Amino acid sequence: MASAKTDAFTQTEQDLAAFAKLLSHPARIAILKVLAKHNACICGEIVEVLPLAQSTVSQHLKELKNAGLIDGTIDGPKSCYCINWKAFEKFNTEFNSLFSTLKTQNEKACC
Amino acid sequence: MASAKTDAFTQTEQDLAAFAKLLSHPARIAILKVLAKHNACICGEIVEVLPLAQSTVSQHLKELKNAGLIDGTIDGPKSCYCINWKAFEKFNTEFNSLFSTLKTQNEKACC
DNA sequence: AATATTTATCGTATTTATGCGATTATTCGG
DNA sequence: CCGAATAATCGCATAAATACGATAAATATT
Repeated sequence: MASAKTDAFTQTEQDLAAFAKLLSHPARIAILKVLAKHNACICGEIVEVLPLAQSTVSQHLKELKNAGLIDGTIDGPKSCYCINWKAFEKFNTEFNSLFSTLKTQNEKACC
Repeated sequence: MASAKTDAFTQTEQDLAAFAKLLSHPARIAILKVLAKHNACICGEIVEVLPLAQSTVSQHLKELKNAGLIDGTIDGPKSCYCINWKAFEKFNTEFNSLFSTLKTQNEKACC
């Protein structure tokens, strides 16, 4: 029954929701911060910084990668991740757009 | 085992994640849009607009309200909801802050 | 008072998310 | 070639989210 009737909503709404879902876990926000800070690709460093098991971090990275928010390349036995700034900018813009849209009706009396 | 180790993360990270979670479902984004458009409080109108059952919509409204993103007052047999612009602005600011923070390290080479 | 309207809540079913240990796969160093 | 290191995947357990019908509660209408 919990089959998320996503089809009934706008594509933009679905995109925004998907992006928001990426940010809906502190670990993924923290991962993005680490990636942004070191900018250069990290891998096991993230595991050391975060209070999560390696497999769990890897899973979060996979989600971020599948959504296209980060890129990952293999570098020897290590894995290299970095933020996909193009995708990031796209989401950022869409978010700002949503916020702007909502705020256009601000300030009116209510209830 | 899936007990979300939120304690290990920053308060800001948790706040952002909680806000993002609110936006992580198309229905809630759609609800916010409706509230912003009509600005004045709505109630059953949302149910008519959305492809969801009344109980489901009510549940989403409850989540938004619990998080403080919307206010709700009882108006006779109806219920009045509207966006809490103060809370909204706070989250918007925090989001922009996160985006800015991440972007400060943009443009560098990677992988 | 009786009924209709509106919304919240409850109970339940199902899907998804989260987390970790164990294992596998890949690559580097010797 | 063998062991160490690194990361991905698998399997499983548990928690959270989503959805809806049914019911309850409150108020308006007649």
